Amino acid sequence: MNETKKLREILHQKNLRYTPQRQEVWDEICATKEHRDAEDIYNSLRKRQTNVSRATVYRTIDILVKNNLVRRLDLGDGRSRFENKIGIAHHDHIVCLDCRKIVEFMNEKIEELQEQVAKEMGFEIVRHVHQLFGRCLDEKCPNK
Amino acid sequence: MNETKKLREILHQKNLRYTPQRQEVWDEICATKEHRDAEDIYNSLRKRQTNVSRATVYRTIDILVKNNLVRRLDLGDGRSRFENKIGIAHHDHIVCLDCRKIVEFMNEKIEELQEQVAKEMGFEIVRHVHQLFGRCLDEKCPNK
DNA sequence: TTCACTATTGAGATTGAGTCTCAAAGAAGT
DNA sequence: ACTTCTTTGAGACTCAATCTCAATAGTGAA
Ligand SMILES: [Zn+2]
Ligand SMILES: [Zn+2]
Ligand SMILES: [Zn+2]
Ligand SMILES: [Zn+2]
Repeated sequence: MNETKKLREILHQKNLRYTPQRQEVWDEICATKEHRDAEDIYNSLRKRQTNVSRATVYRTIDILVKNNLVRRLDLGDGRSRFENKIGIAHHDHIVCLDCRKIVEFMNEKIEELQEQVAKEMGFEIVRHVHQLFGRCLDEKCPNK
Repeated sequence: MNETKKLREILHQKNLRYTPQRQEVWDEICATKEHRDAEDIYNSLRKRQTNVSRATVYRTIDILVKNNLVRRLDLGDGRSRFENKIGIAHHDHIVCLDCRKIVEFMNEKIEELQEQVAKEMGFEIVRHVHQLFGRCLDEKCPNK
C-alpha cells in the first residue's frame, strides 16, 4: 500500500527507524476518515491484539504530525484529535455542540481573505485554525 | 466604575453572591487588554496582597465567561486565556509563533462567509474560533 | 550473519491545567 | 442578630500528555 511506503521513506529520510509499532499506528490512523484522539487509536490497536504502548502511540503521532502525514486538530474538548493528511485537501471544521458531529468545509474566498488580513497586519501565515461551533439541523441530533 | 456595577448586577440577577474575591478577579481582568491565563491572574492578585485562592479564581472566571463578561480563548498552548468582553467588539486573533505577539483582527466579509458556509452545511453557528498562526515582520521578533 | 552502535520501546512515574471535596467562613434577607 | 444557603480555601484529585530509564531491537558495516 502506498501509505506504508510513505512512512518507511520518511523515517529513513529523517534517520529514524522503521518499526512495527510505528507502522501499526500509521495504519490505524489511515484506517478511517474520522477525527480520533490518541486514546481511541491506542484502544483500537489493543483490541486487535496489537500491543503498542500509550507512550509509543503519542510519540509516533508526534512524528507523523511533524512530517505532515497527519494533522492535529484541537476541537476545544481538551484532547488532540488526528486525521490522515495524505491526499486530503485542506479543510476546516464545523462541530455540533449537541451531537458532536464534525463536518468539513472549505471556502476558497475565506482562505484568500485570511491571507490578505494577515499581510495587512504584517504577518506571514504558517497555519490557521478555523472552527465553527453550533447546532446541526439533523433529525437524529438530540437538540431536536 | 461601570464594570464593578455590572458584576454586582449580574450576580444578583443570577442569585449568586457578590463577594470581594469575585470583585478582585473581575477587576484584575479589566485592568489590562492582554490575553492572560488563569495562573497569571492568580499571581497578579497575590502580588498585590489580594489573596484569592486558585480555585476561586477558576470558579469566578467560569461565572464571568458564562455571563458574557469575559471571553475564553484557546490559543493552542494548553491553557485558556481570557479577555474582558465588555464594550469590546468581536474580533479574532493572529499569533506570532516566534515572539508570541497576539494581534486582533476583524473582517466583516469573513464573518459573513462563515455564516453562509454554516447555513449551507445545515448548521446554526453559536460561536467560532478563528486563529492565524505565523511569523510577524516585527524588528524586535527573534525570527529577525 | 554477526557485531556494534544507537534509537526505540514499555511500564510506570511525573507534569500541569483544571476540577472537586468538605469543613469553616460569610452574604443577604428578615 | 439570626437563619439560611452560598462561597471560600487548602489540598486531594483528574486526565491528557510527557518523561525516565532499563531492556529491546533496527540498521549499516564488516
Ligand atoms: Zn482553512
Ligand atoms: Zn477533517
Ligand atoms: Zn470572527
Ligand atoms: Zn482579543
